[in-house]
Amino acid sequence: MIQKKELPPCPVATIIGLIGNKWKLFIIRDLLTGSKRFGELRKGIPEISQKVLTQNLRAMEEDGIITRKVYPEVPPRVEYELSDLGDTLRPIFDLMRVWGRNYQKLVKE
Amino acid sequence: MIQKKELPPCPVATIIGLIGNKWKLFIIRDLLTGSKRFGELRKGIPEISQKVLTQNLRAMEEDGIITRKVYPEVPPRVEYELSDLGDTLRPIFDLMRVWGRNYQKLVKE
DNA sequence: CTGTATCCTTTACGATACTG
DNA sequence: CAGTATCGTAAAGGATACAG
Repeated sequence: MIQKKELPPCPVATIIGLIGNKWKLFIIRDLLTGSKRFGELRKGIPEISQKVLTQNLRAMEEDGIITRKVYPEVPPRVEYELSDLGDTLRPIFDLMRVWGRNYQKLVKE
Repeated sequence: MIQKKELPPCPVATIIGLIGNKWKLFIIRDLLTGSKRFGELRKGIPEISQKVLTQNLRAMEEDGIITRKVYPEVPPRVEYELSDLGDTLRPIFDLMRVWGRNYQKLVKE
């Protein structure tokens, strides 16, 4: 029992455990267009608080979905970016985007 | 202002609003293999309580993702099923399943 | 069996103050 | 700027009892 985490046997449960909450989904959405600073992420997800954004970024870093790069400047700059692994989520989000557009058309009718 | 719902302009935000929580994702996962009774869904998602399962099923029915069919028998039987719209989520879950399997392989190494 | 209603607990979240 | 720490609130969720 020296595993990093208890992994559910079901692959869908696995991905839900990693990105199955709306904040992480929003964060990934925004990072798919390139690396972002902390403040940029806040702007892109206005409803999220600083604390919750930090929490989710830390968890995603821990899980290997994103990387965090600190530039030792004054004032400090921190860039968040999808890891190679995180970037493999792109096709899923492409499908979600298409689906979302379709749904929007449906309800507008 | 006679819309069914306020729709976020971003398609990804739209789909997150509809299925962006783990319970709904689990429910869809289970319904992708065919219609299920209430009790079957509970068995498939052991961590969910009756109350929360009901809440999410009602919301998903409202959003047109699933259908609910009551058979007037004794004891009563209720079948939940993906709607045509809900079934169009299938490709997304196919990708998620593949991704989850890959992640499982990664962390086992 | 498939719920609803109620109460209670736990968790998520927000607001504020403060720091390197 | 990008956090951390603390505290208070709101929302989510669980347990139980009960009904059609």
